[in-house]
Amino acid sequence: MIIIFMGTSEFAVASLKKLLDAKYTVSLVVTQPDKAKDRKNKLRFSPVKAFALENGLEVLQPEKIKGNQEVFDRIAGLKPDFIIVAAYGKILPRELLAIPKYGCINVHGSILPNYRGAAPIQWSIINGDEFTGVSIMYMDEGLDTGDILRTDQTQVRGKTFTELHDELAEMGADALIKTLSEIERGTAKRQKQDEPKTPPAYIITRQEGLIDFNKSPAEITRRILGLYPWPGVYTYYLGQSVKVLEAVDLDVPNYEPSGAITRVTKDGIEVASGGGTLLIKKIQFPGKNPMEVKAFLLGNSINEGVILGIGKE
RNA sequence: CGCGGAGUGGAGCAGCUGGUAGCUCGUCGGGCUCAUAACCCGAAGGUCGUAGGUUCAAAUCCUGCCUCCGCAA
Repeated sequence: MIIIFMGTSEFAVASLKKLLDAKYTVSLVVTQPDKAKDRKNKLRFSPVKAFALENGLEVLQPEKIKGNQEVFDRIAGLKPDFIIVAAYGKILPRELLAIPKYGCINVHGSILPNYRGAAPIQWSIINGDEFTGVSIMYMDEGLDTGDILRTDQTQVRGKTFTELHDELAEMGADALIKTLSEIERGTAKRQKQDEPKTPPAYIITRQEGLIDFNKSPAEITRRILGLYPWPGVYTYYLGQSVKVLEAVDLDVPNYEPSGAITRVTKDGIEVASGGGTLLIKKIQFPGKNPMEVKAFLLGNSINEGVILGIGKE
C-alpha cells in the first residue's frame, strides 16, 4: 500500500499521524512552500512539514502544482494506491487526481455538501449551527464536491474554533482510517452530494473579525468563538483597535445607537448592538496582554457614551 | 535586518526634562454594621526584565540581550 499525503495545516497533521499510527506507509508528503514568517521574519514550516520531518518522511513543496510536470512525474512515479488530502490549500488538477489506483481521498471539516471551502469549522460556529462534523470523500475537480464515503457528526454549541477544530481533526483522522480499510475490503459505499444548504465556507480574512454592532449580541458572541484565536474579533475604541476576547449576550433590549457604550461596570462594558446589549468582559489592546475589563479599569477609564467601531476604516 | 507597543509589589496603571517609588484594586489584621462587593483604621509586599555604560546620584539618559504583545505576512 503506497500512500501520498497532501496537507498543510494543523488539521491535516492529525490525519497524517493516524495514518502512521495505523502502520500505513506514507511515501511522500506534499505541503505548501514555507512562506509563513514570524515576527522576526523567520521562516516557519507548515505544521504538516514540521510533523513530517520529525517522522523522517520525505517532503515535497511545489510552488505550483497545476501543470507542473516535475511534480506529476514524481507522484506518478511512486505508483500510489491513495493520495490522501487534508487541508492542503490548493485545488488539484485532473491529471493528478487520476494517478492513484484507488483515488484521491479528502478529509473535510464539515458534513458535506454543507460548508464547502476553506473554513468550514469557523462558519459552522459563526452561523450558530447545532451540529457539524467531518466528511471523507473522493475528490473531483470541483471544490469539495466529490462523492461522499463517510460522515461523522458532533455538537457545535459553545465550542471555540480551537476546541472544535481539534475535535474534528481527530474525528476526521479516525474516519479516514476506517474508510481506508473499508475501501481495501471493498465494503465502502460512495454517495453523490446533494445541493448544499449553506453558502460556501469562504476563507477567513482578518476583516471578518471586525465587529458589526448592527448584528445581534448572540451573533457577535459566536463570532468570538469561531474566530478564536485567529483573527480574533476586534473593534475600535477612540480610534485604536481593541480585540474583544470574551463577551456575553445580556439579553436586554438597548435602543441606543449601535456600538454605543451604555454602561461600564466592574463586570464589563455594555454595548448596544443590533437592539440588544452585549457585555464585553475581556479585551486586549495592541501591545498589551489580554485582560479582564475589570482589570483594565483599575488603571484606565472607559467613558460611557463613546461609540465603538469608529476608527481607521 | 518587515513596522510598532510593552516589561515597575498578586492585578491594572502612574512616575521616565535623574536625587533610592506612587495610585486604584486585591491580600492580611482590626473596626463599624442585621448584613455587604459599602465605609473607617492599620499592615505586609517591589534589588523598577536583564547585563553593562554615563553620573556625586538612574526606574528615570546610552548600549547589548531576554521575554510578552499588536500589525504585516
